Amino acid sequence: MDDQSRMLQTLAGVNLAGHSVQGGMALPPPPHGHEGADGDGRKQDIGDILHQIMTITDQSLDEAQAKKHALNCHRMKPALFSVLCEIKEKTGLSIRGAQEEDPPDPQLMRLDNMLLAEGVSGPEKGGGSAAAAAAAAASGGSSDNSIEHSDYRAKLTQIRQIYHTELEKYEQACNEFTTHVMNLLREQSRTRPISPKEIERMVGIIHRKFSSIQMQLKQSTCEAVMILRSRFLDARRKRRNFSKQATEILNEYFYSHLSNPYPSEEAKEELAKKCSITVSQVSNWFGNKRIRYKKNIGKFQEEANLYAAKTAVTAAHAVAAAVQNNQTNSPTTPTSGSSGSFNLPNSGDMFMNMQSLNGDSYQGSQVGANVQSQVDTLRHVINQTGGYSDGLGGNSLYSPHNLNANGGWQDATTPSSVTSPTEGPGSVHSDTSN
DNA sequence: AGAGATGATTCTTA
DNA sequence: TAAGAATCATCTCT
Repeated sequence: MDDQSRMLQTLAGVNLAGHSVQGGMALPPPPHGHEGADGDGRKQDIGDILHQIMTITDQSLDEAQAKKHALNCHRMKPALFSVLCEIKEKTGLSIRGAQEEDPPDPQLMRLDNMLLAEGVSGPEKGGGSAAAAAAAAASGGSSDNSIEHSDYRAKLTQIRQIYHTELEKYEQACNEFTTHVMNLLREQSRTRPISPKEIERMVGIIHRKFSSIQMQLKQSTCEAVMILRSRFLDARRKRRNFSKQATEILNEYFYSHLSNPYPSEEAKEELAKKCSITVSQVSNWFGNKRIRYKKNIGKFQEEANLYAAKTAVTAAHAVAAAVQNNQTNSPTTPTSGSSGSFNLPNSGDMFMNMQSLNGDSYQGSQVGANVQSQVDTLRHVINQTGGYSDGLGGNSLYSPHNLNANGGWQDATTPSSVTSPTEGPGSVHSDTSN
C-alpha cells in the first residue's frame, strides 16, 4: 500500500508538473485528443482520477464499486494504467533482483545433507544402513545386533515414509495455493496494474514461505532421526553378560598372568577374537577385573585356584607333548605347541626361560612376560611331580603377593621375572613352588 | 523384590 | 594416553 501511495504521489507530484518521471517515463498523450488543450484542464482530469483512487479504499463497497466502474470508463484510465504498470514493474524488478541473489541457506543445506546421509531423503538405500552398521560395530558386533539393526532400519523407514508423505502434502498445498494466487492476480490485473513479473515475484514469495515450512519438516525429521540414533546407540549401555566361554578365556588369561595382568594390544586383539568381543571390551574387562580383584582378593582366591589348576593341567599336557617331541625330534627344535587356550608364541623362549629361571635373564617384551607366566605354571606342575592338587582342597595356590605395598601391581612394564626371577613376592606361584 | 555380579562410562591421575 | 577409581545401569540369582 505504501508503494502504491508513493507511486501515486510520484505521479501527482512529478508528472503533473510536466516533467518526466524517474527513468524517463512520461505520460502518453491522451487517447481522446485534447492536444493543445490547456494544461490546467489536463491537470484537473488527472488530479480527479488520483483523488478518486486515493479515496476509493475509504469508501463503502457499493460506493467503491460504482467509482471503480467510473474510473474504468474514464478516458485517462489506459494512460494512467500503463504508467502504473511500468512503475510497478520497475520496483518489482528491483525487489526481485535483490532477493534472487540470496545464497543457499547453510542450515537448510545441513539438514538436506543429513537427511541424505541417513537415507531419509534421496533414493532408497537401505535406510541408513551405514549408520546402523556403525552403531552395531560400536556395540560389539554380537548376534543381537542384527535384530537391533533391523529394528533401527524399520523405524528409519517409518520416518522416511512420514517425511515423504508430509513433503508431498506441502508441495501439493504450495502448488494449489500458487495457482490460486496466480489466478487471483490475473483476475485483478484487469482492474489494477499487475505485471507478469509481479506475479512471478509473488509466486517466489509463496514458494519461500512454503520452503520455510518444509525446513521445519526437515528439522523435525532430523530430530526424529537423531533421537532414533541415540536410542539405538544407547543400546550399548544395555549390557549383556559375556558368554561363559568368553569369561573363562579372559579369566584364564588373567590368572595365568596374575603377576602382570596387562595384556598387550596384540594379546587383547587375540582375546577379543577368541571371545567374540571388541578390544575395548577386553580392556574394560581387564580394567574391571584388576580393580575388583585388588579390592577383594579373598573373594577371588577360589577362582584363582580354579584357573591355576586349569592352566596347570593344560600346561602339563603341553610339557608332555614337548618332552615327547624332544625325544623323537632334535632337542634344539621343539615343536611349537599349544598350551590350553593360548598358543605359546615361541616354545623356544619357553625353554630358554625355563633354563634361566634361576638366573636373571628375562624377556623384555610382553611376549616374554606371557611366556614367563606359562613357565611359572609349568614349573609349578613340574615341582608338584604328580602330587598336584586341584586347588580346592584348602591348598591355596595363589596368594596376593603379586600386589605391591602400594596396592598396585608391579610395574606393568616389568615382567615378573625381573623383580622375582627366583620366585620373589611378585610371582604368581610364590607360595607353592619350591 | 533385593542383593550381588558385571559390563560400561566417566573422571582423575601419573 | 592408559590405568585406576568411582559410579551407573543392567543382569542374574535367590
